Amino acid sequence: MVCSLRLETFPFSFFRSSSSFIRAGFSMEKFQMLFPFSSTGSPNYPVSSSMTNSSHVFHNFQADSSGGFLGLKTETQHPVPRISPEINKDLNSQSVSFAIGSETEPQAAKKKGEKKIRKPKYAFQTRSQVDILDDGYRWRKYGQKAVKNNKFPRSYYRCTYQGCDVKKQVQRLTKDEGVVVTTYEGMHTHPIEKPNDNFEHILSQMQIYSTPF
DNA sequence: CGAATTTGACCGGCGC
DNA sequence: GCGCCGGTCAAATTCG
Repeated sequence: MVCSLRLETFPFSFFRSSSSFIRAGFSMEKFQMLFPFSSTGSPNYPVSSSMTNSSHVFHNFQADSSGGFLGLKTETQHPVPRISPEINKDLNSQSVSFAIGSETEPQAAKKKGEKKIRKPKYAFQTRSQVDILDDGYRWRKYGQKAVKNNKFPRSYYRCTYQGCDVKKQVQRLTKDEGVVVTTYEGMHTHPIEKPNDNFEHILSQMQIYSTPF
C-alpha cells in the first residue's frame, strides 16, 4: 500500500524562505496553523512525545485555534495535483494542522557539554488516507518502530541529499486513523530535488502570513 | 547493479 | 542499577 501523496514538507524554510509549502495537489479546505506555544516563557512542547502519548494535544490545537492562524487558508488556491489518480479520491476532505514545537529539550540538558543540541521539531497532522506525503525532497527510510498505544508504526526518514540531515517521522493515529502526523526536524540546506510546480507563489503568499519571527 | 527498504539489534536517556 | 522506550544502525533483502 505504498501510495504517495504530494503534500509538502516544510522544514524550517517554511518560516523563513524558499522551498515550497504545500505544493501538492491538495485542495485544503481546512487549513490551520497552530502554535502550541507562545514566544514567551511557555514550557516546552516536545513534539515527539506529544505524538506518542498525547495525541489529544493535536486535537486541542485544532479545536482551540480553529479561527485560525491569521486566516491562513488556501481554499481558493488549487495547485496542480501531482497525485496518482487512485489516491486522488482520498483527498476530498483534507485538513492540515500544524504544531510547531520548540526545542525538544529534556528540561535540563544545558551544560557545557553542548552535545545535547536538540533541533526544533515541526509537526503537523494531515487528514489523509495515505501515509507518504511527497514533498519534493527525497527521503530514505531508516527505521520503523511500533508506537505504544498506537497500532500503527512510526516511520523514520532522512533526507538523502548529501550533507543534509533533515529528518522526519510519519505516524498515523489509532484514535483517528484518517490522521497522519508528520514531524520534521532540521532544515534543508539545499533546494528541492524534484522539479517544482507552480506552487511557489502560494508559498510566498503563505509566508507573508506565517512569519511571526 | 546501485539505491532504497526492511527489520532486528543496539544505544542512550529517563523513571523507578 | 535495571528495565522501558524512543530513536538509530546496519546487514539482508527487495526494488527499479
